[in-house]
Amino acid sequence: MPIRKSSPACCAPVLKGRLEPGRAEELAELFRALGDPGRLRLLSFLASQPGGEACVCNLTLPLGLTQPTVSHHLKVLSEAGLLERERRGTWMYYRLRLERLEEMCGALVPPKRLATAMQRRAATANVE
Amino acid sequence: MPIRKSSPACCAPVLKGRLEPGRAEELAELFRALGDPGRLRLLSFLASQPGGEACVCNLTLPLGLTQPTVSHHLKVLSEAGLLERERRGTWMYYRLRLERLEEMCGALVPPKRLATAMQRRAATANVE
DNA sequence: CCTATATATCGATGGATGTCGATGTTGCGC
DNA sequence: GCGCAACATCGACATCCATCGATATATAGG
Repeated sequence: MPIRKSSPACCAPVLKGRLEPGRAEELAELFRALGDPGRLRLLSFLASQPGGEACVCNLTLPLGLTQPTVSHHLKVLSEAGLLERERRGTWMYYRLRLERLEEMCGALVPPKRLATAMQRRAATANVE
Repeated sequence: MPIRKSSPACCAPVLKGRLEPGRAEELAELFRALGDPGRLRLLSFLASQPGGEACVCNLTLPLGLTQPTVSHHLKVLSEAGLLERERRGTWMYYRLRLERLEEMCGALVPPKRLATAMQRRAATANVE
């Protein structure tokens, strides 16, 4: 049961959010892809390689995970658009997509308006 | 069973990753906190409010979730350090912690070295 | 073609997680 | 202190997900 509507206002009314459900679901999938320690280590591993790329056979041992598990994580990261694949003979290379990471970063940066407003709020709070 | 060690090298040997398991687990928890559409909408909602804050009673209705669920999400976000709580009478206010969001952003920014290396790689690949 | 290597997929399983109704806790006003 | 309103916590349930062994697919070499 929702909260009573007749309660007195406790802050400015929230009319509508910025993030509609569809876009929220997309973004959540992106962040969920980074919500696993194994996948984060995969990314950091790729970042430490020249060209930001490596083939699967070099990723299983240092992670301490089996090959199917690593393959699964690589798939998740690829489907999130964070990696791209390329065949070279028998080996499959995975490479970081830096643009995509920057895109995620952009989703986390607050608008300047908000940042300054919160700074001002904190300052006045200190004075009181 | 791990991959044979006697296979021929297919790329530069990967000696060690940058992200040790402990830190990876911490970061993963942070990103996992953003890996839910409801929580993302909560954050975006708070960001749209003056001062980047709101009380719980203004968050349940627009999200379409029950009060216990919203409370759960707020707890997850708080424990990840993304929100801070403050009591004001009967109401509990939650406020964005922008520093923390910027910290996450920093974890996604690739070192300049890598960025330029990958750009160079892409350029030469186009020439071939 | 046949074999071996590299990688992907499948099926199963245990554990984490989102959601809710019910209930507990805290603060306010009378 | 009583009752109410706001919020947190609990218990249950369904679903998702990480992980693995087993197996399938693809590529290279002979």
